[in-house]
Amino acid sequence: MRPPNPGLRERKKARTRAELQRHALRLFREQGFAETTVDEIAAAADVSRSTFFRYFATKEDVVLFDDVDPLMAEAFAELPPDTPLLTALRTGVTTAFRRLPPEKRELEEVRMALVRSAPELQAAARERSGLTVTAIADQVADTYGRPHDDLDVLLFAGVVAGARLAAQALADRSGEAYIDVLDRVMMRLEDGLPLRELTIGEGSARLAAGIADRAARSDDTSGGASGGAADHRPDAPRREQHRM
Amino acid sequence: MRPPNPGLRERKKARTRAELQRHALRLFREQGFAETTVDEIAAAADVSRSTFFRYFATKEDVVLFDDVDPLMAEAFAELPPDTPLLTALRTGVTTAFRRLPPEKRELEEVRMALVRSAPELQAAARERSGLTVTAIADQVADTYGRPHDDLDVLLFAGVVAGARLAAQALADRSGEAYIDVLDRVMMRLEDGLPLRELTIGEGSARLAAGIADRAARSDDTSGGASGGAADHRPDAPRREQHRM
DNA sequence: CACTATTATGGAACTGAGTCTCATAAAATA
DNA sequence: TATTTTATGAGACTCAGTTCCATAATAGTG
Repeated sequence: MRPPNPGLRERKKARTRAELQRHALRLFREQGFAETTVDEIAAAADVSRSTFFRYFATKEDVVLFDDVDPLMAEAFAELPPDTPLLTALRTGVTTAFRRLPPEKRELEEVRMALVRSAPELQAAARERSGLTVTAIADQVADTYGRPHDDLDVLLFAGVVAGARLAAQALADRSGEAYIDVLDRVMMRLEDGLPLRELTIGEGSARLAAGIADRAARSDDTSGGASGGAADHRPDAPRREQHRM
Repeated sequence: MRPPNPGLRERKKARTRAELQRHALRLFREQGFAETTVDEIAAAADVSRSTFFRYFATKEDVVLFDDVDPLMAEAFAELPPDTPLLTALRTGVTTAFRRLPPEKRELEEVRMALVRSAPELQAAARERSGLTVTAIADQVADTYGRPHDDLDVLLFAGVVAGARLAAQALADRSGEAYIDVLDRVMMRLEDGLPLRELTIGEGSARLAAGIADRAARSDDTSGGASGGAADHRPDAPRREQHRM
């Protein structure tokens, strides 16, 4: 970007930032994300709390950075023009990832494991992922001259985002590296939608029951406003424990 | 559920809960979610702060309840056994929604508009939605006797979740009711993946540039702790303003 | 080198969400 | 009416995040 003139000041800042990140990552892994306070991180890096927040807007931000996307643009530009969009998105990501220098790649794995371990991080990651539905959709729409509220474009973007979510979940469950899983998932997607042949069939009752079940567990169900009767249980609420 | 014995105590609790919800929703709409404090809500409902947190674990929880899912299970069970899964999921939701009593339906619209307006709420809603990727996947896997880490199952779930995200984004942009948009989006999905014919073609350069651009602005996954040079800008950070 | 303008830093005070504990008041039960 | 159960209010506490200000370090200039 602007490599000339590192300058003492700049070097110092880079060092401070790196130190903060290093200690934060270490502490998070040692004690967990929620269990580590910003003060601890600042103390470990030997700066003040204020300084921490000057470098990172939130505690989550220390973990959320991205070395992959810039490389992706590059990988993208190298593909032949007749590459289908879906294929391009797949190879773009994986190629970019494979081109990461080994240390960064390793760090990336650590980072992703950490994100998976803390729900606050997962949420934050989703939220600021540059490749959420609207971001993908806007890019595609702009590129192909379609309106920003084009159903196909939005759905395409949604499906891609969904595939990423699926890959994350699968990586989590199978223990494989995310990047490999993502590759497989996207390849599968290029073949078309999975499970199209399934009908509710026998499963109907079980599915219905299962859904009702999970629905009951997940939220409240009150009617809320006016006179609604509801289920109340003062003293029950207390936020569900976050699994580590 | 357990309708017998409303009892004075129970009635009081239901009333308190409803009052809290009513005032919270009102205040959120009047001044915005972030701009309303829990103290204000408690004061408006004429209870203590402590009491608020006895009824709702978080500020978000006041808004996040769901009247639709229970009805969905019902709608589901009525479908013929040869209904494709995707179709079932679509009609299940829309039928359930249409069966809501009018006041609840209206409330549901208000609620959804509110959720769309505050990113904290969006995040919380996604997080506790009983129908996230893993929830859908588990249900499908259990029903059809597939392993919980089956790629097709996870991808299917991801695509469904993605379609919902797309519907939300589209509803947001077009101003239409979410439920109608969702119906259209799911129908489109039943026809197969959209935009499969698109290739990067001419767009290659523009797409690549656009991605690099957006990547620079946001991020997701990545590495860069140790020695990584990064961009530093003490005094720049300050959390990005939440658009209302 | 000295002087001045920038800019990073630390400190302190503040807000707001969420937790915890304890004493009290109100409803249920007998 | 007496006793037990349970909802409530009050206060103190933790932690993230913000704002302001005084100070120290660096950059730039004559």
